[in-house]
Amino acid sequence: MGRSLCCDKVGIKKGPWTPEEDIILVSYIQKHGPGNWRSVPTNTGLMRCSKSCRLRWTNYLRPGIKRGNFTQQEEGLIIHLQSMLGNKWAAIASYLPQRTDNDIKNYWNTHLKKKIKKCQGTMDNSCNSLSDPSGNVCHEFYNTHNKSSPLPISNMSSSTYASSTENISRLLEGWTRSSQRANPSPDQGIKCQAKVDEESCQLVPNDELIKSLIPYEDHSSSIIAWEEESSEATFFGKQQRLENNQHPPLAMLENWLLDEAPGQVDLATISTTPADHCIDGVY
DNA sequence: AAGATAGGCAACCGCCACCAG
DNA sequence: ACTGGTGGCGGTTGCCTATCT
Repeated sequence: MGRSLCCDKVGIKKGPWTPEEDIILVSYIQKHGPGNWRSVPTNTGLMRCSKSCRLRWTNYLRPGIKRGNFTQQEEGLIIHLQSMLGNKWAAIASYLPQRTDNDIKNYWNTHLKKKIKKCQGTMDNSCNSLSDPSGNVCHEFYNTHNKSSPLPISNMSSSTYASSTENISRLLEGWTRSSQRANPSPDQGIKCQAKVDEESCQLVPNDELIKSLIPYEDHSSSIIAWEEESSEATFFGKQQRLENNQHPPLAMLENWLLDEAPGQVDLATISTTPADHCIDGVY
């Protein structure tokens, strides 16, 4: 079977995106909503393949993306989720809606991996194996860093190009504000709702994991309520809600995970056996 | 000041799963 | 049941910037 070599076509541009290209892409998505990526290069005249357009949107241009330093909480969450899920960056990213899988993956590879390696040397006595055979981090490491020692977070300087995309972000902010006010035409609204939720934002966490993670008895009702609400939510309504941290499952998870409220189960007590976190056959 | 090196990150590649015909 | 198209995901690459010598 032939591979998808869309990016090898003659005339397809590669390399960094220019602000002009970003604006073209944003303008197009503003009009038509994300999705149907194949038609994007054709309709916009962008000399980029559909995959490249989709990646640019999901990893960089889509509203609500937080860039720059990862907080200690985010770091702890990533470490813990990685220990349970492995390198399932998309799954991990679903718990950090403001971060992209690419961002998390990069952060893991460039920062966290090193920290773990470093700590592995110093913690050998207390924690013989920081990583399991697949490279996942042991829970002792997570607990140590999440509870006590603040991991030094390096100052991640924004690149020059990032600064140019801040302009795009401002452009997008204006767009989202106006879009929230605007009453979209029926067909456009439906298209946007259906596409963005699944194809662009990756905002819906894996419920199975939430269920496995959250020891609340009533988590299912919360999730169901959230889903019911979500089914009616338009993209921008949902986006705004996310910007306001109104993401029930995530908020529940964060509250549980990061606040050490009495009566809540410590992460370390959650089973560390891979099978307990197996989701659809993957860990 | 200039070259060498290391680190960070955006973007690409290739594989896989899903779906419509 | 099979096939081709499409999108999603994880791994990797290569460019750019910062730091070092």
